[in-house]
Amino acid sequence: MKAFDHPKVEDISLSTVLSALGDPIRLSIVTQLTLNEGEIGWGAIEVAVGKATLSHHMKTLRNAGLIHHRKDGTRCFVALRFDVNVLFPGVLESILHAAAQTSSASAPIMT
Amino acid sequence: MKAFDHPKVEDISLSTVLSALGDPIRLSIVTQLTLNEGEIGWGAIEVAVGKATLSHHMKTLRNAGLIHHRKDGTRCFVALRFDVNVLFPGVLESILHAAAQTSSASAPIMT
DNA sequence: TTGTATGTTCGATGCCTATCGAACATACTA
DNA sequence: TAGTATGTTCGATAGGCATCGAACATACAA
Repeated sequence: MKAFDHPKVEDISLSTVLSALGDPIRLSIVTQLTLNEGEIGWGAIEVAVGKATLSHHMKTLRNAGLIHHRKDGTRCFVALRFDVNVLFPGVLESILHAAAQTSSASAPIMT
Repeated sequence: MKAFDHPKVEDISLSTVLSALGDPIRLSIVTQLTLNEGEIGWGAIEVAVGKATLSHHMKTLRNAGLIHHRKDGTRCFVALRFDVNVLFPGVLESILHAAAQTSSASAPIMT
């Protein structure tokens, strides 16, 4: 039951964060995390890819320092990390706000 | 002679913008544009790639809606587009602010 | 017209990434 | 113990992207 690797705050890079959020699927995942104050289980995440691909995207978000990944039994729970807010003030807030605006007018699944 | 294609404001996508800014070279270019209020000539852009690669990155930034690309004679001038500010308020500002903070110790400052 | 300067495009190369199915590991359950 | 549920990892595939040199296009200058 090895724990997941999470980067330290000082190792979080702006380019990596933006690159991670540049993918529509990952941006959608982070948006869904925002709607939940605390953690969210894997089963509650709506995404149109298989579990192997989802695991890959989770690893990308985790390595970028955007989420915290916790395992409990056979299930996984993820939550937003707010270290990015401290490192890059306003970046995550404005992106999530913009994503909420644009995704509310269009389809939940993006192209 | 032929002008460059620029996307309309309504065609600018958040994912594309973030993906474009996710590349360190392009983020550096946009940062250098911020330091200049108006336009900046190609020759004044400091980047460690060849002109073919630079042209490619410029096209990416242009297609993302981040810059305006103008040709004057044999030379090119680029400037930040502020449509992104209208579409996604705070996104560009916070990113550029964060980039200026983190790159202040490494990246050269324009005169 | 010839040459020069500035970018763009093309072709090729190599790397990275998104995706899936299948196999594996782990933890719970009957 | 055997079975089930939940993710991770592996192998493979396909596509995209960054990079370069070379060829091309355009505009200006001599």
